[in-house]
Amino acid sequence: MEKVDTIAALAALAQDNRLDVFRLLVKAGPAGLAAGAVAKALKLPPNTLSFHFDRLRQAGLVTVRRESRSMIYAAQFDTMNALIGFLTENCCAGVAEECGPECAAPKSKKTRSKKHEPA
Amino acid sequence: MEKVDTIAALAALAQDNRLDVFRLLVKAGPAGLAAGAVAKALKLPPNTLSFHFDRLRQAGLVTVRRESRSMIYAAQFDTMNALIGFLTENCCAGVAEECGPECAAPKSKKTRSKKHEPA
DNA sequence: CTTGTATTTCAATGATCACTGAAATATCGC
DNA sequence: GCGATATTTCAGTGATCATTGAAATACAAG
Repeated sequence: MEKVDTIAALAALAQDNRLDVFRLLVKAGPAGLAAGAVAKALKLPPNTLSFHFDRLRQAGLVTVRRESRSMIYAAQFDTMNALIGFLTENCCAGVAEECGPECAAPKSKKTRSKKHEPA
Repeated sequence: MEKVDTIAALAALAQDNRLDVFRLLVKAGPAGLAAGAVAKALKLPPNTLSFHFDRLRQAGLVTVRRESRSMIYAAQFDTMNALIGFLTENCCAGVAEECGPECAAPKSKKTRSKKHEPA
């Protein structure tokens, strides 16, 4: 994941309602949830929710598909993993010893998701 | 880590210059770097940098200490670990099977840093 | 105590943000 | 097509953001 994408994802999640939306979608799993279902669960007006969905989608954190009258939003787990991977690398890069035990010395050898940028 | 702190940390990192600053401090390790050194490395005017340091500090991502004329900023690895822990939980909570291999099935049993909120 | 260095504080500015109400679009059942 | 449901788009508003230049503060050296 490149820096610009990381910033987009961070900004998308750095907002109360959007973080709630994303957490709800994560709990819902790949099947996703209809926009209306999210609106009802979080008590958000549909236009406000639409605005936030758009931000999450632009950050690549969710996908949409139409299902008759409903728009089904689902969390994009790949992006979230890439984000966590980037942060983990930026937390420990070069100073693994000084970092917390979590990212400093993983039980297995592989640091974390290695499917992103070589840097 | 609570939701409000997570949002603060995410917002602090969701900005080009601040992400650069934090990455630089992570690379510098617990010894930290003088504000001037960061300013020179990233070519940022001192007042702008001071503004960003303040945001990072309010988010608990860095600490400051005075060393004669210089202010030494250092990354707060604990907070970063807590953030990654929160995101990991929110990525996988309840749907570990659907998530990426990284956070879905850690080699060891402990999910990640368990020093945060019980939820 | 004055000069110089390191950094912060203050005020102002343009940009982006989150939200709202109203209107538009898409789909379904009749 | 018509009415109802589900969601988005649009225009406007106050709030917050990132940046800048100028002034202030903190410390050290002579």
